Amino acid sequence: MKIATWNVNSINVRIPQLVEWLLAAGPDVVCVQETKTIDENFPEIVLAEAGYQAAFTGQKSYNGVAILSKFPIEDVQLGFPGDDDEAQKRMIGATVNGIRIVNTYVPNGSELGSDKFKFKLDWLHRLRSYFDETCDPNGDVLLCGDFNVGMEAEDVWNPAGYEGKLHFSKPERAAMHYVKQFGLTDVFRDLNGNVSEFSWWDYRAGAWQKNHGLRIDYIWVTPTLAEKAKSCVIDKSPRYLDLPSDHAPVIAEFTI
DNA sequence: ATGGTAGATACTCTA
Repeated sequence: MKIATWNVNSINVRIPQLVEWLLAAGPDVVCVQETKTIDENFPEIVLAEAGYQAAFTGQKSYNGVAILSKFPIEDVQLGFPGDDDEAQKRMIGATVNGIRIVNTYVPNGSELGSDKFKFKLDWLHRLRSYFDETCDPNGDVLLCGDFNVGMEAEDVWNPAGYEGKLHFSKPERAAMHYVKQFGLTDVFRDLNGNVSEFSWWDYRAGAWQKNHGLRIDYIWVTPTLAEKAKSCVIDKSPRYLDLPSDHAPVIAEFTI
């Protein structure tokens, strides 16, 4: 079973690339972030024609997450329990083939010390609470998405320059580590050692051409699922296309 | 060098 995560930066702009990638890569499940559309405009029919059913929760202009799957999508959770209609649409959970999947678009944080930065840290604590309240660390649980945090030096093209900066600051890494301490392990890092590969390159300043990237898109799993992990790769191929997303998909394969 | 580009919306905000 192949499970992928991809921040597409507008699903309606990216739908041709997304469908082409689904047919080429053949993932069983894809967790999508930054759909940037209301549910009425989600391209559900096009995806169904490509063989994927979808669960999604979006809003106008910003955020929005979805789970696409070849298999039935069960027990869907849209946002955190208790979220009202105004809450930012950044989390969707569902069960596929017995695996509990939580797909997140972690807040960017804007700049250290800002209200948005505090929102990011608070949001990550809510995410950990959600795991504590609803997930079993001894079961097959998968957390993935755009975490907007690089966890280790190898995840950042210029770790010295990023020290104390957004995406790599101590409070962000600590908050994300707290989520990980639920009992999750980074599939990419476990299987590939301390390589330095990235999943996101800023559109600006020629970051892609210079490989000035960050690995901020992750697939984290509980130990029972980690034992079944065969491979985890970052597929850079869509990043070479014209009008790409700024993120590349990450895909993990499990013997399940 | 505090820029650069992309997307959605409506002439700016977010990333």
